[in-house]
Amino acid sequence: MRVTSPPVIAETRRRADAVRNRVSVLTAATDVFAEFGLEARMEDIARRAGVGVGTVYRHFPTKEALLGELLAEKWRTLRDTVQDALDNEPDPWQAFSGALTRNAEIMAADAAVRGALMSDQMEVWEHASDAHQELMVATAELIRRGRDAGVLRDDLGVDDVPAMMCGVSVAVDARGPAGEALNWRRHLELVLDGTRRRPE
Amino acid sequence: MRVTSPPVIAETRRRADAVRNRVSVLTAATDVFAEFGLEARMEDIARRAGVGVGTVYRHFPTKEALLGELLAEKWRTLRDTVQDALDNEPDPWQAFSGALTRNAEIMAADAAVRGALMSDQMEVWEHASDAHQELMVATAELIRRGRDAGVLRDDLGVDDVPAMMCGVSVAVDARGPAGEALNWRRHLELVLDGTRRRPE
Amino acid sequence: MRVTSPPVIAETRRRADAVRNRVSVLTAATDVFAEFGLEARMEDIARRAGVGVGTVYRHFPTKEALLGELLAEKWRTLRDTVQDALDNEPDPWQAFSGALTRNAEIMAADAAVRGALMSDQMEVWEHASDAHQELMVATAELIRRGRDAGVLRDDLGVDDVPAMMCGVSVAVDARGPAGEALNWRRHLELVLDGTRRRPE
Amino acid sequence: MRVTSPPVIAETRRRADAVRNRVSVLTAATDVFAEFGLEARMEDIARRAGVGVGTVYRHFPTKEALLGELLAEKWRTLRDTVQDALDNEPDPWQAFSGALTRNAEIMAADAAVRGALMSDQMEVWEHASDAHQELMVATAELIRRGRDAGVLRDDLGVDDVPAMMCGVSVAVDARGPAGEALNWRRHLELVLDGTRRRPE
DNA sequence: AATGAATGAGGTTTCATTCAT
DNA sequence: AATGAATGAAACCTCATTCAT
Repeated sequence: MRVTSPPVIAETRRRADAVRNRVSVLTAATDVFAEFGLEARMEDIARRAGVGVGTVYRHFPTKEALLGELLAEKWRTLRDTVQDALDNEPDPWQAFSGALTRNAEIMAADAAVRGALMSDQMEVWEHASDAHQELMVATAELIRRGRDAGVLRDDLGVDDVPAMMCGVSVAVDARGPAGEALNWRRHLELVLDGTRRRPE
Repeated sequence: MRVTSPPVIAETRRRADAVRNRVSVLTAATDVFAEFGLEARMEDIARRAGVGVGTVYRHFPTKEALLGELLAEKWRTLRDTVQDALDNEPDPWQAFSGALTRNAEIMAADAAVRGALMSDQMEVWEHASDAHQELMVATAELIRRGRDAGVLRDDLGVDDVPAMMCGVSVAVDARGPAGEALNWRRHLELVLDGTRRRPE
Repeated sequence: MRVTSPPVIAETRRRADAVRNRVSVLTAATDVFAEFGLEARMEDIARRAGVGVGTVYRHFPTKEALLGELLAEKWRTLRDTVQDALDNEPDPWQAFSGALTRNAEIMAADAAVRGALMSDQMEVWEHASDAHQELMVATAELIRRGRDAGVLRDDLGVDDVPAMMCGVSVAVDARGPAGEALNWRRHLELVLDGTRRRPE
Repeated sequence: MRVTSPPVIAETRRRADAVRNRVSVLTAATDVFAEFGLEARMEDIARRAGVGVGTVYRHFPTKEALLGELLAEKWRTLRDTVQDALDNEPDPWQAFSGALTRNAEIMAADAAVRGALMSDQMEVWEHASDAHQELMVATAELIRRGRDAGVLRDDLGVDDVPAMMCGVSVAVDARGPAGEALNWRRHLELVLDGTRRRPE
């Protein structure tokens, strides 16, 4: 009995390293994708994470899976924002517009995920759809409250939100003819304004 | 000798052929990009146009240049739509929302250009910025009329429009977790609603 | 009319180069596979042929296709041997044993093809089965003559030949414990002896 | 202290475990190589054996060594067959042809070893040549008896056997153009027939 | 002794672009 | 001007082997 115990400890130790590496890879991927776009090479990600390519592939079987995990994590973060608004912001308009603005900021800060969203997706989505579902559920509740309180259009639905967020996201990346950035905050304001219930 | 053919006629022929080829390539490029996305191969475009790759490169020095020309053509088309609204639609709101809707439809129908818009752009823009400038000028006038008539927000500016259009464009391509399309028309409605001047 | 003639000449010229390259690649492939076995790298083949990898891939879409073509060519050569025996060797036993011996020599000299035969084949065969069929047809005739003349066993069939030739082929490559070659000629003799009609 | 466990018992345990593991690995390797061919991954073998890769490498320093051991085991089995014939089969032709047939069946059933035989061998042989030597000795005796009894060709030697067996082995793996198997039993018959002493 | 995470050299294939004809 | 064969730098991914735990 005593004889077989060591493995357990070893397992735990090992896992710790592996987990640390997994996180390194994820972090590195975020950075590298942000810097070079989606065509960033897996090897660059590995180098940035300080591991070999093989390690990246041990954790994520394909580039898509890696992107998918990035996306899933992001959805969870966005969901947390929404949940936080639901839990702590009594004013329904503040809750809605505040959460969306906060989430837009999060997206604005993460080029990797914005890219993943546009990519030839399907493969990516497979890894992220559950997390997305949770985000949608929380968002639905946010909208319900706003509508009940009469601050959001009666016809506003959860399905309107992805398009809004996509729109904002793309505005972050898009550039005008002279290479100038579009003003995504301003765009968000306009869009949010469109969701408001109009008197009369 | 008969062998060296009559220069003048040949020249003319060539010229005419060259022009025809340029058009073929542009058309083919639109189709092929629409079908396969931006990763479509130059050779596929050439084949569809019924010419060799070399010919494509004679007309457009790089893939980006080709994309840029596609974009420029598109801007001209959008500009025409706007101009038409300015010329023929007396109602300012109708003119504004109608032109934007029509242009969104045009973008929705052209995957190649939507792709070009997102791509690692700068290279592409160089070939299209003049045309874009004209589009912006016409659009500015459209907005001015709307604001003067009190149907558009006082703070609405031309610079708001690219983000709006980008947002709608991306909504056309984006897919949800199950691969379902986003409803870009609905999204456009919301966005347009946000541009309206509110009583009060 | 005169105007459009140059292309034809150009076409022919080009083709000549391309054909030359195709042959270079095939020759190089034979050599390199013989030297390094089937795991030889496509790039090595390209280098030996004096072309870029891309050129190899232009002529043969996959490694398997290249191997398949090598195999097909070999079948044609073997078929020619058999046909030659049918045409010129009046003695039926001489024709049969001579053709098989000659073909064994041909196989013995071509490690690439021996390898292809063993490889996880199916992909390779697709490119070579027609040529193989022709070889089998010619061989069947050779056997018919031998049986009619009473020099070959009555129950000998074409289907016996592939196994015989495979056996001889592998004997060429196989090595004993000390790395010594097996004596494939001797093996062939034994096998041929087994095909003879026994008196009584 | 109790913490450092009783050396003797533990040692014994370990020894026993190690032996069991060695056997597991060998069995697993046979199965996995049979199923996936020589390109089977070491990790797959480990998994099938229910151990980590490291353990496989503790017992066999390289993939070749593992293959070599498989080969050695096989030679021992084949030697046993031959010995059994020598011990129990009085009829010399029966002894010879029976033993070879039985051994062919054994080879036919073991894709792993057939593969090892063809592989870029030398490395593999190093681990198996002693066992092979024993097989050859027993086979030599078998042949001597057959020749003495006048049922085998006078010029038949032990060195003829490896080629025969290789030939049969490869016939098991080879496939025709349509993917059909070759008839190795039939091939063996022919070959055996070639070893018979011909009257006159 | 055992584990399995990590390594990283390669392997095949693609494709924008060039250039000889 | 047109052609399309040739180029070759990457890209993604695999897997035998090592080594920290």
